[in-house]
Amino acid sequence: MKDNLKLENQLCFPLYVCSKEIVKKYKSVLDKFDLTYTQYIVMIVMWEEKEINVKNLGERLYLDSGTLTPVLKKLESKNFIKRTRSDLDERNLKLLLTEKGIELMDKVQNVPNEIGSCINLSKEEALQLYRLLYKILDNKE
Amino acid sequence: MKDNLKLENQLCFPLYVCSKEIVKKYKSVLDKFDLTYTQYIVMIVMWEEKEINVKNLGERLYLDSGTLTPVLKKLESKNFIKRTRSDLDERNLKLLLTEKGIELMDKVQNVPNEIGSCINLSKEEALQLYRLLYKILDNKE
DNA sequence: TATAATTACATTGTGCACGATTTAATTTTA
DNA sequence: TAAAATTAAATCGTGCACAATGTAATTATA
Repeated sequence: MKDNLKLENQLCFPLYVCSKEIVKKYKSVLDKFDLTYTQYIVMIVMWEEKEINVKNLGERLYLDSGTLTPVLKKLESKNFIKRTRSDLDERNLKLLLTEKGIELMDKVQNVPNEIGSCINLSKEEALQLYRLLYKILDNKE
Repeated sequence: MKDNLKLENQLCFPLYVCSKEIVKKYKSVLDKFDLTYTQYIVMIVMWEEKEINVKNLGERLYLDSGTLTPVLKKLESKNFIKRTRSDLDERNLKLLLTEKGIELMDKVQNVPNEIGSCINLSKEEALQLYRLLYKILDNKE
């Protein structure tokens, strides 16, 4: 058997496992805020933008409307965001933060630290990893 | 707003996106073999082991029986593996390669190259990434 | 050696993730 | 400007991923 098909020689596999393991860690940290990881990264973007539509949100998160529509409905049902059609172009769904959504930002301030503390990389290593990952992603745009 | 909640400052996010994007690439490559990514990594382990049970397979792939059971049934329905209870301990499900499963190994020989060619990292960078990812994972065992 | 604990796998329910298709609104073009 | 093309979301179907629970087999223990 050729080595290139061995599990230990796959680069994607540890990527896939790391991603899952860290999302799992997020789950344990985010549960108390009634947020899933996907809902959390949507909120991260919402805190940066006053207003955004599904398409632009999807471009930032690399997610399509098939994934986002139910997530956004969930976030609306929890009163973190409001969903309304744009007046100028009714195809666009305008996403807005609610008061509760804005308040949530303060509550989750410590989440990045909690996650960071369970990743045993030095600052330099984390930066190195960050750059390598974005090098792969930049190539895909 | 504090910087630590900005999307560009999250380390997990590019990890999560990279993982998804590469799995998506695998899909386009594996479709012609009637395999999903999860089924493929199961087969990768099967080609290394003559025989394995669900528990050990799950430990190698970081997957539990809730995920594996339906995947293994699918692989059996495609005649790539056989599932039988162990004689010594009937709790154990013995997984075995079929002839068709062994033949599949030759057919997918070029998959790693096809995937590798769409990741724009040098050999050194890929190795660096590999080591960083396993450093995170080793910490979690 | 009965019973309690453990183990391996299966099942159930929830939540993505995404390809494909649909629907409605808007824009382009013949 | 009416029809065609495009666009933005929504919907549908499939396949994980995993927590929690169930079940049957095996092992440990009182």
